[in-house]
Amino acid sequence: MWWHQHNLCFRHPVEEDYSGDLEEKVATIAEKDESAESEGVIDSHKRREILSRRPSYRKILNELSSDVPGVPKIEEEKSEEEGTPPNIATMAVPTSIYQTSTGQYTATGDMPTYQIRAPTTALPQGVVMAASPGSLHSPQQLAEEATRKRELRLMKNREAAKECRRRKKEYVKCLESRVAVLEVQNKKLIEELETLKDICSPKTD
DNA sequence: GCTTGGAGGCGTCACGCCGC
DNA sequence: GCGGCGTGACGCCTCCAAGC
Repeated sequence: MWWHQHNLCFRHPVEEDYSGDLEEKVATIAEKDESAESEGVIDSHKRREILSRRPSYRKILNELSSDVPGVPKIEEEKSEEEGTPPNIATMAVPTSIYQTSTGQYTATGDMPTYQIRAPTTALPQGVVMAASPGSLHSPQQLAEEATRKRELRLMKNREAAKECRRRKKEYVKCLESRVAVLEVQNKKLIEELETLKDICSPKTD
C-alpha cells in the first residue's frame, strides 16, 4: 500500500499493495510458470518485471513534502548526524550505538566480525587514481586495475545501500506519522459530523 | 542451558533510470 | 550509448525472546 497513499498515488507500476502481498503474488506467478521449460530464466524475468522501478524514496518524500506542508524533506546530502563529507575516511566503523529489535542498545564493541571486515575494503590504500588506463600495459596491471575498479564499485555500492536503507527507514517513519495525523483528523471530522447531525435533526419529542 | 523463529542489519548482485 | 546512482532481492549474520 505504500505507493498509493492518500493524496499521493505513487502507484507501483504493477501492484498497489507492494509491501507484503507482493511476495505472494510473485510466488503465485512463479507457480504458474513452473511447467515452463526454462523456468529459472522466466521466473527471474517475471520477478524483475513485477519488481520494476518505483520512484526513489528521496523523490517520493520530496514530492510529498511539496504536496503536504509539514512533511520533512529528505536532504540531498546527509544532513543530520554526520556532517562529514562523503570521502573514504567516513568508511570507518559506522556509529557507536545500535538499536536492537527490542529497543536496547549495543555498543560497537559487539560488532560482529563479518561487519568489521567491511571497512578493510575501504579504498585500497589511497592508490585510487594511481594509474590512468592508457598507461597500463601488462596483463597484470590490467588485472590490478580491474580489481581496483571493482573494489571501488563495491565500496560505493556498500555506501549507497546503507544510505538507501537509511532513507527507506526515514520514509517509513514519515508515512507512519502521516497515518497518525490523518487518523486524528478523520476522528475529528467524524465527531464534527455527528455534532452537525445532532444540530440539524432535532429530536421530535 | 539449548533450540528455534523473528527482526534487523549488512554486503553484494542485478537492473532500471538519468544525466552527460 | 555509457557510466554512475538508487534500490529490490538474496543470502548471511547477530541478537533476543519464548518455549522446552
